[in-house]
Amino acid sequence: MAKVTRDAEATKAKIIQNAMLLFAKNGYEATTADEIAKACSVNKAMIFYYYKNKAGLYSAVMSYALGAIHDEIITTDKCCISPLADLEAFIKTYAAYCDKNPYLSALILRELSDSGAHLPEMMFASLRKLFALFSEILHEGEKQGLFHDIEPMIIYFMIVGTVNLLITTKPLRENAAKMENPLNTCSDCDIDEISEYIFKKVKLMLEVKE
Amino acid sequence: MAKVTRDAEATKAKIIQNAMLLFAKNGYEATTADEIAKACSVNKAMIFYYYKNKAGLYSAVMSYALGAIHDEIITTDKCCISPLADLEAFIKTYAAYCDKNPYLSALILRELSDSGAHLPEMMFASLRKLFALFSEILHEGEKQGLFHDIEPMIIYFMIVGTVNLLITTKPLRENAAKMENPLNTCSDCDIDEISEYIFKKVKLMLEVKE
Amino acid sequence: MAKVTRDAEATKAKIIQNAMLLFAKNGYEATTADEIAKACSVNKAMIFYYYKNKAGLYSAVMSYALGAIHDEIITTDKCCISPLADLEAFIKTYAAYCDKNPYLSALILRELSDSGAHLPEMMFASLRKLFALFSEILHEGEKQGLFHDIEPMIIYFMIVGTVNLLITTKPLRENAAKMENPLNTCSDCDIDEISEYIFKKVKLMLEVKE
Amino acid sequence: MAKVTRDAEATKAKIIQNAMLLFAKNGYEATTADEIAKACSVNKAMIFYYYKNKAGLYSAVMSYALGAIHDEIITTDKCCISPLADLEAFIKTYAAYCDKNPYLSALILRELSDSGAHLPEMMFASLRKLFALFSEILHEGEKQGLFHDIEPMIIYFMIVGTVNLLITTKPLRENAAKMENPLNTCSDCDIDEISEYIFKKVKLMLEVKE
DNA sequence: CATGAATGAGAGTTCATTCAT
DNA sequence: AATGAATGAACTCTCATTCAT
Repeated sequence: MAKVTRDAEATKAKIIQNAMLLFAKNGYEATTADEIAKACSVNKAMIFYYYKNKAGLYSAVMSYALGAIHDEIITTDKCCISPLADLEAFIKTYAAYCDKNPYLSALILRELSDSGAHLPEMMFASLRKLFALFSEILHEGEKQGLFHDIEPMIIYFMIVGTVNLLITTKPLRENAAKMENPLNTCSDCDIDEISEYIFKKVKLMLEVKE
Repeated sequence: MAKVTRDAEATKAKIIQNAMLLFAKNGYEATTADEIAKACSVNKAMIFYYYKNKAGLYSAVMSYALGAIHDEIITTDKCCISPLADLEAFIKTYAAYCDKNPYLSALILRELSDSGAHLPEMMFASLRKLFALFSEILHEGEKQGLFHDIEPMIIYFMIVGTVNLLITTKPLRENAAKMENPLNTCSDCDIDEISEYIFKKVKLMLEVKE
Repeated sequence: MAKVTRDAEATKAKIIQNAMLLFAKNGYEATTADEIAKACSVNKAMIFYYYKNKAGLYSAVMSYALGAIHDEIITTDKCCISPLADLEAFIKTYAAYCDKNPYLSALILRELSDSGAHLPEMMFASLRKLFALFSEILHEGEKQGLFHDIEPMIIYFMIVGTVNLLITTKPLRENAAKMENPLNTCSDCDIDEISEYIFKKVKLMLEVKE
Repeated sequence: MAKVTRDAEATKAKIIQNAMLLFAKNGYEATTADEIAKACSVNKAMIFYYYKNKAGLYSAVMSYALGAIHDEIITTDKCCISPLADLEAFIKTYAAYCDKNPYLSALILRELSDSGAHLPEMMFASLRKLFALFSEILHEGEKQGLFHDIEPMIIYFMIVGTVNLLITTKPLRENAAKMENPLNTCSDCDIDEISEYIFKKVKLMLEVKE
């Protein structure tokens, strides 16, 4: 069984990583195979060798990225302590993860504003599982009489949409802060403040007041 | 074939309209000049005749679209009745306008997830003016002791981000509803329900409870 | 007969002048109708109205330019005084004229290096008449026993080719003079020195030494 | 169709050769990438693959062509025998080389009538080296008291300009010979006669008569 | 006579993808 | 597994030319 050459795996991983970065930065169409190949010092043909075509690579990138976030949330969530604690964990884990992987937010937003033109089943399923998890938390809260008047899809977007937008617009907001007559664009809010703030507000929205 | 109009304004308008639609549907890079030209039965060269290049056209489209929404909100807002009424008007006008012009949400989201890579001062200024208006409403409410703990940028995204996402993901959510084990994706919520719901929730987030 | 509007003539003349300049500077292909129109503040369609097409304009430009030089030489030449005086007059008039109309040299050289791809009969005839005149001078000198061993075509190019090249390369030679280790490129020779020098040398080439 | 070679050097060479020919025949602007590609049975994209863009190809063509002539003259010149012999060698080698490579004269003339608008240091340097060589011969002749009243730039153009013009106008002169009332345009002078004649005349121009 | 709108045919360039080695 | 050469189908943009007014 001798020396296993894991070059193949290494190459595939390099491609995924660099492609993810570039897709996030420039979008699907504006990212070229040449560019990706150069970024990872890999021959362009390898991209097609491993991922068949550009769409295949994109799909691999997305399912990698989304798979990761789903796992992170599942494992981090101290599931089932209480709906409120679960909610808090969801928000904070999601925010922290996106903040650490800043390409992710751009990828997700872009995909959603495309109505998933590029995205294949698998990735759609990932997005769906995440929402299912969230939905479950809200329904459990409602069942326990803690939350009321929930509309999971809307609440979900109020959370993840906002987090994603705050992350992708960070440079934009920082520039805006440097202009004259600056508005307060929360340009130096850090991610913990943001997720804390969002959690607090969502709690107000949902909790039954006695 | 393709009757010749020889009316500059009409031609320019046709180009803008069709380009807007296509840019919204497919994004900047994936939209081709040929496609736009065919969509408006105009010679491709006219695009360059009037807008110099693709970026120029995009820029014209964006400033048209954003200019329109800003005007709509300014004129519709029954400004200054009360912060709460203003807030309600803002949310509902914004949502209704985006719903009637469905390309708009996609354009805005895409631009935001790009950090405005594609474009220019004018359009940035438009986005900014809209936020400034919103920000002013919240501050006024705070001054009057009605609202508390406001972070305008975050609240703003919770509203417009959510509206935009719900609009762009409508087809996606409808498809999801047809699957087995469907989740409730609010797939047949209409825009008035949505904006009413958002308003109600935002009110809960902001209002000082006595 | 009232006020005669000579606008037509004025417009045509403006077009010729500006076209000549641009053709000389950039060559036939690299000069566009738009450019010419803008340069003379005339509507682009007028170019085609008056000259039918680009080739027609070029042809008009060339026959204007070459017609002028031919006339200039004919009328200036104190014809038939003596072959040597005629030769001197030819060289100096040609050089002075090209120097005053700097576009001309470029036009001629370009046309010659194209083997007259663009040039129509008329202009070919003009070039030919000029050469015929020159040829006649040499033959007359030979008949009178003043010149020997003449090969008119070669001598002709030694004169007009050299003058034209010195004129068109002036900027090039001036730049070369500013480099380190400059060569003497005759970069500040004026046209009178040049034509005097050429005449002197041609005389040495042709005159029968007693 | 068009057998695939997959030999980079061969492909690059084919492109250069055919491009040289076409640039010489039609000029820079009038030569299209399609035309070049077809001429060498190579995919059009290869031009850009190897030479980045049209200007890059042109530049490569010129430096190839000029490099070659310079080398030819350097190696052929039985340098330093005597200024007169060197001069003769220069003229004859130059003429013979241009005659064998007929595209070269057109390229050079065109470039000179453009004042080198199209191109770059490297090629400019090549032209310059050739002139430097020539200049050196004349100065050496002057130092040895053999030549007098030299103006190298002018003499240089009298030689190379004339040779180039005679070569490029060959078809033109042949046509002229077929007309009625033909002039003697040296239309069947061969290159050896021409260079011999030029050498003889230049000698008369330069030599100190005892 | 003059204008600006409109057109169609390309030109240069890019890019995903495949092939031969 | 990996490379660099090769391809073909676009794509953006330009330009001579014509048409309607």
